[in-house]
Amino acid sequence: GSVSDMLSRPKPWSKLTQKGREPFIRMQLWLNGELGQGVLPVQGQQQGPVLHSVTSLQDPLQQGCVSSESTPKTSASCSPAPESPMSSSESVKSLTELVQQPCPPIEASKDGKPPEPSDPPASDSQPTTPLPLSGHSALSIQELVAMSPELDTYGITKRVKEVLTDNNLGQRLFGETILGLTQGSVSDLLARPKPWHKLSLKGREPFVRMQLWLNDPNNVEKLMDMKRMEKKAYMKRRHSSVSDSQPCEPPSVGTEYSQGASPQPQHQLKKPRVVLAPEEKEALKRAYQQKPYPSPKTIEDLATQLNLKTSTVINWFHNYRSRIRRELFIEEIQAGSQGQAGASDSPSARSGRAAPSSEGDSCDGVEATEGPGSADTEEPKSQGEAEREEVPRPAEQAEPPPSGTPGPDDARDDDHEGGPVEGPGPLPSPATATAAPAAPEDAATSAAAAPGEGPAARSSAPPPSSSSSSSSSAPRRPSSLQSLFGLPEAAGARDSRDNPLRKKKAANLNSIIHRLEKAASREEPIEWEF
DNA sequence: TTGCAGTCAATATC
DNA sequence: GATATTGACTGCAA
Repeated sequence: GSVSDMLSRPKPWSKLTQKGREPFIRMQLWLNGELGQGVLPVQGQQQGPVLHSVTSLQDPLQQGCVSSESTPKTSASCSPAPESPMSSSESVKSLTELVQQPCPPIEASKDGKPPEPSDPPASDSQPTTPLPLSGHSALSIQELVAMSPELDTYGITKRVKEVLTDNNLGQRLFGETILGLTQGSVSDLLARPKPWHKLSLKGREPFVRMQLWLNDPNNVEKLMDMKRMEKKAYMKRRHSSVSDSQPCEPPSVGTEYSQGASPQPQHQLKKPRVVLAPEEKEALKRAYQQKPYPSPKTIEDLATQLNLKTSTVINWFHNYRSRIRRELFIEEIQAGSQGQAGASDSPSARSGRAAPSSEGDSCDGVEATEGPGSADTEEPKSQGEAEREEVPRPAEQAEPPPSGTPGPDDARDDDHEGGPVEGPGPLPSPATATAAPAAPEDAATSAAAAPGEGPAARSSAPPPSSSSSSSSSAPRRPSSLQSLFGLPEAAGARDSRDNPLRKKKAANLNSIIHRLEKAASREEPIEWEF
């Protein structure tokens, strides 16, 4: 049905979301590959926004060795990775060829005069244009991601941040150009990278891109060029718009699109962003502390009490849980290796999951709710942590396939008597459980391993994804890939799990797990003390 | 249905 | 102006 719809009523490129473009890119690839028609017909593939991401890919891709994509072609120069899987190589090849074109003028699009929507027919497009790079890369990148050995997400982001700041390059530019993500996402990603093993394939993509970019010797220059070009385009636009007397409208997008639906009215359709008041957040946090997984009824109650939409409350809980979880990851990383960046990700690293602290706040911020925090924080930031620690994180336990309906449910609010909000006033922080381990296994592992620390201990943990203890047993010819990704660092620095703090946290974690388990079996008042 | 991962994009903050 | 935060959305899996 989708296909039919797509074939009969294709939307113009510019109207498609990244995801929506994928099918077209695939079709194009299919056409190119199988039929050998290299027409780029996909409706104006180079529409405005896209370009960004598009280009982005290009860069890295074009690099000879940097990306696997190039591998097939440039094998000579780079590490043609013996691995280059044939399969992909083919498509990749065509992709690269397409991509290879001289850097497409992103600016063009940016200039505001985006190539017309669906049009620039193939002819011209052929070579000149930026193909669905985004898609392209997306495809090949996916292959890369799939084959990629474990990467040190923390280390990568750290380096990226360094490079960006050192060269005065912005997140927006980097994100749009290299990662195909928006500024906010980039910021989030750089600030709170999740460990590799916790990422889905999709989630790993940005890290692979970053790694490729880091490996690209010309990465900075390219970005700088982009920056310059953007500036130029901006100035141009500015001038023209000024002269046109056109009150500047959102530059590119939308304009020529009138064809489709309503061009402007959209603004009005936008619904205002909901901004929760501090008190509301507090109330929600309190409710969360009591029941991280509130029942629908509780949610309703909360919504009415706070005068919010239930969907808002639901979203808040989702976001909060997920953000807290993420906080945990970084905490773990940082705590575990204060300087030894990188340690984190490796599966082994996760053992570190010991840091039950965290959270809380990142999510909503720093506002420290009271928070007698936990005692275990010895770190300076403890203050913040303290607060975080109070956040119960049953979620974690449930995290992975919470076997059954695990964790959450236990914590779940079945009965939720006494509305959430009214809960224990400013919840003196039940000191609740802090962040529990992300995954049972993790927990277990970490619990077990962390204390022990030694590699041995780590190995014992049969982490799901641990598949590759990075270096050594990377499943798929890591060797070449390693060179491809510059793996050294990737796997690099980890170690030091013998950090006293870590131990402490690990112990703490054990205790938490134990209590949670207990609580799960029998209704136990939520009164934690860690 | 529910929870989550990954993102976007509007705001806030720096 | 750049970066950080965060409510909402999409897609997927169980």
